[in-house]
Amino acid sequence: MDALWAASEPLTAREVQDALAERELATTTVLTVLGRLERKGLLARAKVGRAHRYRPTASREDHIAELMRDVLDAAPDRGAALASFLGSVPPNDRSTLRDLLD
Amino acid sequence: MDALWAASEPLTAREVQDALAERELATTTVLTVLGRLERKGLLARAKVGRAHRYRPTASREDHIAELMRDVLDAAPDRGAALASFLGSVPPNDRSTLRDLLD
DNA sequence: GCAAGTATTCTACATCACGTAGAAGTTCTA
DNA sequence: TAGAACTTCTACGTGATGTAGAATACTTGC
Repeated sequence: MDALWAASEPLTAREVQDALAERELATTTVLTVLGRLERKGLLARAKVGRAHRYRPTASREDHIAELMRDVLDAAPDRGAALASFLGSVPPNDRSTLRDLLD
Repeated sequence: MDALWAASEPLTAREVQDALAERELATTTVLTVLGRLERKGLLARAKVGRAHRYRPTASREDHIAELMRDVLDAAPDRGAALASFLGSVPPNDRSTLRDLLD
C-alpha cells in the first residue's frame, strides 16, 4: 500500500516490486499480496496491455479516517470516546480540528 | 472485555464465566483469554483471597480513543486524515466535537 | 507462426493470533 | 486432610499474513 500510495499513477506488479527492491521479493509474492489487497477492497486493478495496473481505492488519509470511524463505531458512548480522543491527542490536533469545524 | 467493562467491580474468572454463561465456556478457556488480555496490557489483576480479580486498565471509551490515536499516528498528514475523518462522520459527531472543543 | 519472455493463477508452507479446552499442579477451607 | 476452587502449562483447529514455486496464459520479435 505504501508503494502504491507513494506513486501518483497506478503501478504494475513489476513496478511495485521495483519500488520495494530492498526487500528482494519474488514477483509472485508481490502478485499474491496485491491480489489479497484487491480482494479486501483496498486496491482496484485494470488490465493495461499485458499487465494489470493497481491503484488504491482510497487515499491513505481517507483509509485512515475510515479505520478511525470503524473504531469509533465500536463505542456505545460516542461522545465519551470522542472526548477521550480529544483529551489524548496533541494540542496541535485540537487546533486543526477547531479550524476544520469552522 | 465487554463483561469486565460492564461490571463496576473487578471480576474473578468465575464471575466472567458466569457473565458469559450463554457461551458455556470452560473455566480454563476464560482463564486463558484473561491471561492473554493481561499480557497485552488490557487487564490488570490482583490476588484477592484464593482467586485473582481482573479489571480493565482503561475504560472502554479510553481504549477506543487510544485505538483511534494509534490509527491516526499512521498518517503522514494528520491534518488531511482528521479532515477526512470529520467529513465521513455523522453531523452529530461534529457537533459533539465542536462542543467539546469549547 | 512460433519461441522466449513476461504476467497471472494456483497451490503451498511457516508463523502468528485467537478461540477453545484438557491435564496437572497449587491453595484454601470445611 | 481431603475435596473443591483456582491457576498454569500445553495443545489443537482456524484464519490472516509473508513468502514463493509450479504451471499456465499472453505478447511480441523474428
